[in-house]
Amino acid sequence: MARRLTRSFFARSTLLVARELLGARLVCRVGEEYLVGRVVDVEAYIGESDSACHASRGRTPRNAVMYGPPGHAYVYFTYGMHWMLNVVTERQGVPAAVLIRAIEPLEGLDTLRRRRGGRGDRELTSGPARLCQALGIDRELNGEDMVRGSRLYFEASPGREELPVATTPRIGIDYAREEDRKAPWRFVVAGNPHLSRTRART
DNA sequence: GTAAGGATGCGCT
DNA sequence: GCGCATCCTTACG
Repeated sequence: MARRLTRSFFARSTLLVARELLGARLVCRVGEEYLVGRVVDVEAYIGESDSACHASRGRTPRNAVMYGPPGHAYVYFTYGMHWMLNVVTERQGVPAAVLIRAIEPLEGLDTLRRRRGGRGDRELTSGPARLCQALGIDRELNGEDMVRGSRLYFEASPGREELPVATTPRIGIDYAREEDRKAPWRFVVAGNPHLSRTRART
């Protein structure tokens, strides 16, 4: 039985949590079925001083989960059609989270393919909205405790230390301040074929 | 009450 | 590479 990631894992620096989430197994249980993928692409969003973070304009009903205890899922809706999955980091009261941008499918491929309309295996979960669609994640899981809960959680994976990690600026945050747009707070497993698409940015 | 815009994906060119 | 879909959240009146 794989080791679950603990509360203390998430209650640390968001950059450290983001980097160390690479390689972990993301598990989503749907009834008897387990949908599993390896985390290969994440981004850190850190506090009210980060102009790209949803908490940059203070606490609202939408971002309230980020102000709560670490290890909970922050799931939000955007662009009129897309859900995004984050996991809350830092100590309670510090609004920060890691956005899960892409996973490499490991288990439950049939279900993932069905949910994604029969697309190719590299398009099942290679994007923050794609993986939510494939795993069936929506507002129902907002606030879910990913440390104690049984529907959505992370498992440690051996060999993480050997993964080739690359950093880049975060994606899709053109509205943020220049220093925040430039911050290398996206972490990816270099060369992995299941990374999310990186769009041009300045 | 209402308007503006978004941590994206997809289809078409 | 570009434009649009689509609706929730927020800010403001």
